[in-house]
Amino acid sequence: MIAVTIIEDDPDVREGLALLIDSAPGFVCVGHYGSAEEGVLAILDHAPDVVLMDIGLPGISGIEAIQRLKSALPNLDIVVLTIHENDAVVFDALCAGACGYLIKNEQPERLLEALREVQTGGAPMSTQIARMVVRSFQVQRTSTLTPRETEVLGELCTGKSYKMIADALVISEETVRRHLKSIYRKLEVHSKSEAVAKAFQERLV
Amino acid sequence: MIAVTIIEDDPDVREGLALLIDSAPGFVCVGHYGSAEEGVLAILDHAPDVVLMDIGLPGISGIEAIQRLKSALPNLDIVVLTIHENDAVVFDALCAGACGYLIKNEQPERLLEALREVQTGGAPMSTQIARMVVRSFQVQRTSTLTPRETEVLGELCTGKSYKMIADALVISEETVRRHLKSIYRKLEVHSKSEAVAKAFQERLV
DNA sequence: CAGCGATTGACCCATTTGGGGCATGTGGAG
DNA sequence: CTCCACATGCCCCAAATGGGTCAATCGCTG
Repeated sequence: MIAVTIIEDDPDVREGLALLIDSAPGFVCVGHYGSAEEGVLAILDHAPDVVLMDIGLPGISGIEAIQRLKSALPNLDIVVLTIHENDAVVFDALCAGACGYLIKNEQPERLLEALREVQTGGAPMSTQIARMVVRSFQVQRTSTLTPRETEVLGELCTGKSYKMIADALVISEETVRRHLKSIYRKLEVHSKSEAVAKAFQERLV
Repeated sequence: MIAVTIIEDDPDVREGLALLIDSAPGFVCVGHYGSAEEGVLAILDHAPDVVLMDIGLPGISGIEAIQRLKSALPNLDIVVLTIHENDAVVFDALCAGACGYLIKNEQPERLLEALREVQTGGAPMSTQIARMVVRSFQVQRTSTLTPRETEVLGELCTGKSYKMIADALVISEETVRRHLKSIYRKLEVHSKSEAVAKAFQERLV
C-alpha cells in the first residue's frame, strides 16, 4: 500500500483526489490539507510514502513547503501537481526537492502511475515538463571567443592566476594578459571575477 | 507515420529494433546503421522524424554524432538507447541535444511509447534516468558561511568590485574586505575568481 | 555577567590585475 | 601576393586585491 498525503487548496479538487486515491487498489490517502502550514505539520507526524503538492497555495507557498519537508524528511517523495508550467516555478520546485512534476490535466490513471513510478525511484513528469527539464541542459554557447581565448577562459574559471594559466598553457604570462584583454572586450567585463561569473552563467565552460 | 532511423552497432539488436519498429502500426524504420559515420550522413539525407541512437559506438561516439546532427538539424528528435547509465554519459548526451534517454532493458511497448512521446514534444526517459536528471537540480549547499558572508559572496558572483559590493550592502569597503578574508579561509581559496568559481561549482549561489 | 561569534571598521604593504600602446610570426581568405 | 585574424610577446602605470594586525559593538549562551 502506498500512503499518500495531499496538499491542495481547492476543496473540490482535494476531495476528488482523495477519492481517486482511496478507491485505487494499492493506494491509501492518509490525509488531505488545504494549506501548507497544516499539511507540513501533519506530514511530519504521519510520514506518508508520497506527498501530492500544489504550488499556488495561500500563506506559505508549495515551494517553501517542499523545502521544509525535505530538510526534515530527506527521503520523502514529493510530487508537484499544479497548473503552473512556468520555467521559474518548475525549476524552483525541483531545486527545492520535488521528485516529480505533473500538470493538472493528466488523466487519473496517469496520476496513479506517476505515484507508483516515484515509489520505484523514478521522477514522473508531464511531457512538456520533461522537455523543459531536458532542454535546460542544452544551452548553446554562442561565443565569439577564439579557441585559444576559450581555453584561457576555461583556466580562469578554475580560479588560476595569470602565472598559473601561463604555466598550464605553456605560454608567457604576458600572452595570457593579452588574451584576457581580448576576452574582456568581447564579454564586456572588466575583471576576472566578472568574466568567471559570465562564463558560468552563459555556460561558456 | 513516424519515420525512425536507428544507429546501433550490434547487428542483432539493430535488426531486432528495425523489425519491431517496422511491424508497429504508425511507425516505419527508414534506415539502420552500424556506425555514427554512416548514420549521420544518411540522416542528413533522409531527415527522419526520430533517431534512436546508441552511445558506445566504434569510431565517432554517439555523443559526437548527436552534436553533429543537432547542429545540422536543430529540430530533429534524438532518443538515446543504451546500457550506459553513468552520470557523465547521461548529462553529456542531454547537453549534446538528446531529447530522450532510454536504458536498453525497456519493454518493446515502452520503447514505442517513448518514440510517440518524443514526437509530441516530450522527453521520454527511463525511470532511473529521470531521477538522476531531477536530482541534478537538488544540490544542497553545505556552507559554513554566515548569512552576511553568503550575501557578500552572492554579490561577488555578479562580478562586482569591493567598492560596488560595499555600496550594494551599505557597508564600508573595509568591511567587505574583512568578510572576504573570512570567506577565503572557509572556502580555502585565494582570489575573487577562485571564490566565484567555487561558489558556482558548489551551488552556493 | 563573562564569553563567543557575527558584523562592522581601520591601517599597512607586497602582488596582482586592468588598460594602454607597440611589435612579430603564421596561416588562411580574397 | 596582400590583408587580416590569431597567437605570441614586452613595457608602463594606476588601481584593485590579498593578507596581516588591531579594535568596537551587538546579541546570544552558558
